[in-house]
Order: sequence, then structure tokens, then C-alpha cells
Amino acid sequence: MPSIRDVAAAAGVSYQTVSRVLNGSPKVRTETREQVLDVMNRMGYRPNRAARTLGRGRARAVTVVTANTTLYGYAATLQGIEESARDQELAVGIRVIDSVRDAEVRRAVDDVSDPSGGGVIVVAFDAEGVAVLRALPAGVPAVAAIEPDVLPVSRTTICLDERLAAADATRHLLGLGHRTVHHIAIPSESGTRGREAGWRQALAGAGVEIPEVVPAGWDAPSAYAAGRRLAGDPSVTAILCGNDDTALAVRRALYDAGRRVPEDVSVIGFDDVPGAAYWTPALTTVRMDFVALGRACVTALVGELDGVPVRDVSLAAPELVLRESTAPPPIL
Amino acid sequence: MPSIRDVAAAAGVSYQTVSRVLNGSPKVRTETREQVLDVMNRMGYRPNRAARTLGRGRARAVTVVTANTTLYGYAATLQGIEESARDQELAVGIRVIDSVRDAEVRRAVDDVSDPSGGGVIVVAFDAEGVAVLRALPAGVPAVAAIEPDVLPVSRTTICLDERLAAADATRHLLGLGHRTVHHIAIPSESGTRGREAGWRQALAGAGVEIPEVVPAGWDAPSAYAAGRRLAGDPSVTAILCGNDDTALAVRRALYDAGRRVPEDVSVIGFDDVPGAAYWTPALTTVRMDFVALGRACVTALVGELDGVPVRDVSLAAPELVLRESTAPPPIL
DNA sequence: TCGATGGGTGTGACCGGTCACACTTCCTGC
DNA sequence: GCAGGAAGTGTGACCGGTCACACCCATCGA
Repeated sequence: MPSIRDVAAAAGVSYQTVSRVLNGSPKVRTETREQVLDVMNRMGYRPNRAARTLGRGRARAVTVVTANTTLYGYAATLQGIEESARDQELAVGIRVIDSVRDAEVRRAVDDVSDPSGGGVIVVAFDAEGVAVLRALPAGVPAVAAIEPDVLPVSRTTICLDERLAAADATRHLLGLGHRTVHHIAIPSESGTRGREAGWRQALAGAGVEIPEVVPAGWDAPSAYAAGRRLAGDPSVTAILCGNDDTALAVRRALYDAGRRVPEDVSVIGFDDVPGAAYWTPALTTVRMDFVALGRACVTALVGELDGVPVRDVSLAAPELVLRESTAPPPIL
Repeated sequence: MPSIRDVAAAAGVSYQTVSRVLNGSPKVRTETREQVLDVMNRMGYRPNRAARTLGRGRARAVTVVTANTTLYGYAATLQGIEESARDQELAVGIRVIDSVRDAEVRRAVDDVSDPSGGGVIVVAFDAEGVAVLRALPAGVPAVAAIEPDVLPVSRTTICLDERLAAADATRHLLGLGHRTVHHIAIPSESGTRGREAGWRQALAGAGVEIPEVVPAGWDAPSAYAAGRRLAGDPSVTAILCGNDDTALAVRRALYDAGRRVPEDVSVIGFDDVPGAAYWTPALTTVRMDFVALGRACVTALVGELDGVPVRDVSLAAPELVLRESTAPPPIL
């Protein structure tokens, strides 16, 4: 593998000049530049990123720490990060952390706090992410995508504030005539995830009974089980689901219990996954712009790396999207 | 930031001894090792990955080149790669290539063919991936996840052979009494993607008319449009969809056209996305183990890097999963 | 007693870039 | 005529590890 020294020798210039060409420095005569570029091509020269990073002291890179890469919210956030990082010519790495066990968290933190490793974006939608965020040494440049209301950390954090939308969704159901709204929750760091907080607040504001939250996991079977539980109670006529995947399984559970959506029971989801508009019935849900969240994280991180911390990144608030899965409750 | 030299000085040993401790060399007295480890902790020492990579000449890392990170097949493959890479202590990077334009392909290839960059896994389910695979210099260690039947490249390639399952699915519909089976295709490199090939072959084998393939994109609207087109033709009673996302939109299109699934039209998908079992009706589909595919890619790549090329990675064949979206055609 | 063996440790060069700085040449202005 | 600057280029040290090798000292068998 040829190095800049080899290229320099072959082109009859110094290695520093080759380095300048590599970095697009304006202080190289056009003629010289072309000469060097030509030799590079001929020799099949490829710059060595590790050497460049070592010399510079910092990599142009971002590592994403996340508990998951396939669930919609995580995947879409990652997509936003990747797109934005690519625009800024940052390399992107991924480190999945799928346990809150201390040893696992420590290993993830070690992997990621490389002094030459660029910046870190922690997707802290869950306990794993928050644990990593807490354990990350102060010297590591990092920003975090979090849920609203997570205990403050001394870092730049960005969130999609879904509380208002959750409250809107709840009020929408109440406005349709439902006596109350039930909630099936997905796993969360804070007991009072933003979604749940908005729901609770809207019910309280309407002076309506607040039913017990039904917990579910990320998996369809647990969401289905939660749905069956509520489906068995004839007084339940409206369900706010923790996310769209949950809503899918819940809708099936209702179907299996002989309850129609939306005629007998109204269902609202969260996220607006691609395809939610094509369900039968099309799903009323809260649109979350995770891609924008991801992009904002990169913007903030770049600020962090350049020593110009970007506080207060404002993101458009998530909005309720009305479709077909909600209706007035059945007349008794 | 302390370096091994600083640690060595503080511990009263040579930097080489520190390096040995770092690499778990057995040729260090236990006492010395603990002493060094202790100093490292106290000083907050963090190894510099770039320096290590430069010294060694190669990184313990894998970069995934893919056209997408959120669509199910891609995301699940990525998940498999990540899990396996983590097991093997390889860092994982991502480079998305979302255009077949020559300049874009070249940039992706440049980004990825770092002489110190470890290995590359190309997810070549589509034209973008295949273009990168073709443009990758021979010196870069790489393996590819591909569709069956893609023109051979001189590299290790791994695929999920879906042709048999596609043929099974088609024959299943024929066996139910359908006169023929229509196919809505997703974007593909080869005009005859594995799925389409299996379908075509089964129809030919049964001596049945082979309808024209209806093309669709990755997006729901285009799949919906394709579905509407077929829904308008009363002679179509069975549709094999390019993937489950397509099937979702097609099912909706049929619904909007007043055609029931499966009573009027049978629908089969591809992939078995999480949740397909919870649709109403639950989707009959072909289960694709993309996670295993991803893991196999890492195994093969590690072989490649160690100079022990792993040929012939065998993966369990995808299987048809019967659920509720297929039935005999309506009696005319 | 000596040489061979091997565990434990240190030295110098090197990986392939970058940085800071020095140098040359040519142009400009007084 | 010469100071002063700018454009273009080269030199040496350095980033933080690794590698190959030399070295020391204890133990052991002949």
C-alpha cells in the first residue's frame, strides 16, 4: 500500500505537498495538484484513516449508542443521524447495548470513549440508554436523544416532546364521548414516560377517572396479551397505545374478542409508522419525527465538537393524525 | 489524556509492559499487571483506537454498506451483523449509499476502502449495493449479502435462497384452486429477483398462464397503486407480494375496492415482519431469516480477514408460513 | 561448571498521516 | 534599492500505539 511518501517521491514533491492536496489546501499550484492527483490515481493510493485520526487527535466520526436498531423509533432516529452525518462527512459507528447490567454498560462506555473517537450520540429512550448516558465520562463529547422529563444530566439533550400530542389524543377520545381512555404502555426509563404523562394530564384535566396503566413489552405477544386483558372489560371503549406496533397487536386482540375497531373500541397509536395509513382501519396516531430528532442530534454534536455548544434545539412538536381507528363509543 | 508512556512512568515500568497488560499478554508478572492496571484506573487512561489500528495495520472493525437501514430486510440483516460483530469484538460502522449515480458509488467505495479499515459487508439486495460491490477494489476484504442469481462476482457472497419458498407459495395458491397467481414486485437488481423467479417457475411448472409482473417501489403509495390496479380486475384472485409492506398496502387497496381478503382475493407476503401474525387477517408469508444472514456475513468476513476464506455458507432455506390471508377462490 | 531454556522486561524503529515552522521566490509600495 | 507580504514548498517532530529484537536473571540438566 503506497503512503503519501511514496506518492510524493513518485511525483517529485514533498510529502507535505501531497498532504495538502489530500486536504484540499489552496496553497498548492493547480499544476502541482493535478500532477499529484494523477500519481495518486496511477498508484492506487488510498488515505489511511487511522493515521489521519492519530495525527489530528480527533476523528471525524460519530458513534451511536442504542439499545436497538430495528424498532421503528430507534431505526428512524438512526436514519436521521446517518443522513446528517453523511452530509457533514462524518463516519458513523454503532454500538448496541442490550442490557442494563453494570458490566455491559461499562463495556459499552469503554468501547465508545476512545480519546480519538469523535463524538457520541446516545439514544436514551430506555433504561439502557440512560444508564450509558450516566456512565459516560465527562471528557467524551456526547449528546443524547431522550424522553421528556428524564432526570437532568449535564449534557446536551434533545427530545421530541410528545406530551402535548398525547394529551390531544386523549382529549380527542374524550371529546368523542368516551367516559375515559385506557393506556397500554411500552417499556420506559421514567415510570412516567412522556406519552403516559400527557395522557394522565388530559384525563386529570377533564376530571375523569384515571384507569390503571397496562404495561407491555416491545414484542407483539405481550402487547396482544395486554389487549386481550382490556378487551375482556366491556367498559373499555378507548385505548391509547404506547406505540403503533402495540396498537397492531391490540387491534388483533380486540378482533379476536369480537370487538370491532372503531365501532366498539377506539384505538390510537404512537409514532405513525410507515404503513399506518394503510391499515384497515387506518390508524389514528401521533406522528413522531424521529428522523428530524436524529438530524438535530448530529447538529448539536458537531457544535459540541467545535466547542460551540448548541443549547435549546427546537423540534416541531409531534402531532395527532386523525384517521379511521377512532369513533364515538357505541350507544349502550 | 494520558498515554501508555505516562502510565508506564507512573507505574515505574516500560511502555511495552503497559502495552502487554493492555493486550492481555501472559508474559507479565501478576503483581506487575495489577500495579499497571491500578495506575491506569487512577489516571483515567483510555486506549487510543486510532494509534492501535495504525500500529497493527488493520482495525478490528467491519463497515456495512447498505442502501437503507430502516426497511425490514435491511434492518434485520444489520441487526444480525451487529450482534455477531459484537460477539467477536469488532467495531461496526455504517455507510449508506442511496443512489446508483457513479459519483455517489465512488464516494462510498472511497469511504470504505480504507487500508486500515478492517472488513466490509455489502448488503447487495438492490442496484445500489451491487454497484458498490462491483466497484470495490480487489484489495479490500469484503463479503456480500445478495439475492440469488445475481451475476457472479469474485468475492464471497451469501444469500437467502427464497426461490423454493416463492414457488411453494405459488403452488399453495394454485392448490387452493386459483387459476393463476399475480405478482407485485419490489425494486430489485436482477429483473428476475429470486422471489419472482420462484413464482415464475412454479406457474410454468403447473402449465398455467404467467401474468405480467406489476412493479412497485418500496413506498406504500406505489404498492397501493399496484394493488388498486389488480383489484380492478375481477379475474385476479391471488396475489404474491414482493414483501410484507407491499402486502399491507395491497390488502388496503383490495379493501377499498370492496374485495375481501381472503374470501375474494388471497394475499401472500414475503419476509414475515414482526407483527405479520397479528394482522387481521394474519398474513401468510415467507419467513426470511435476515438476522442469520447478517451473522453469516460476519462469520465469512472474519474468515476472509484471517486468510481462511469460508466458502459455501449454508443457511436454512426460507419457509412459507401459512396463516389467514389465503383461501380458495370464490365460487363464480 | 557451563550452556541451554524460558519467564519477564526494556529499547528502538515504525505505522501514515498531521502540525508548526522555516524557507524561497516573486510582487508590491515607498 | 529594499522592507514587507503572500504564495508555494520543504523539514523535523509528533500523535499513541505495535513490532522485532535484545537483554537480564533464575532454573535446570549434563
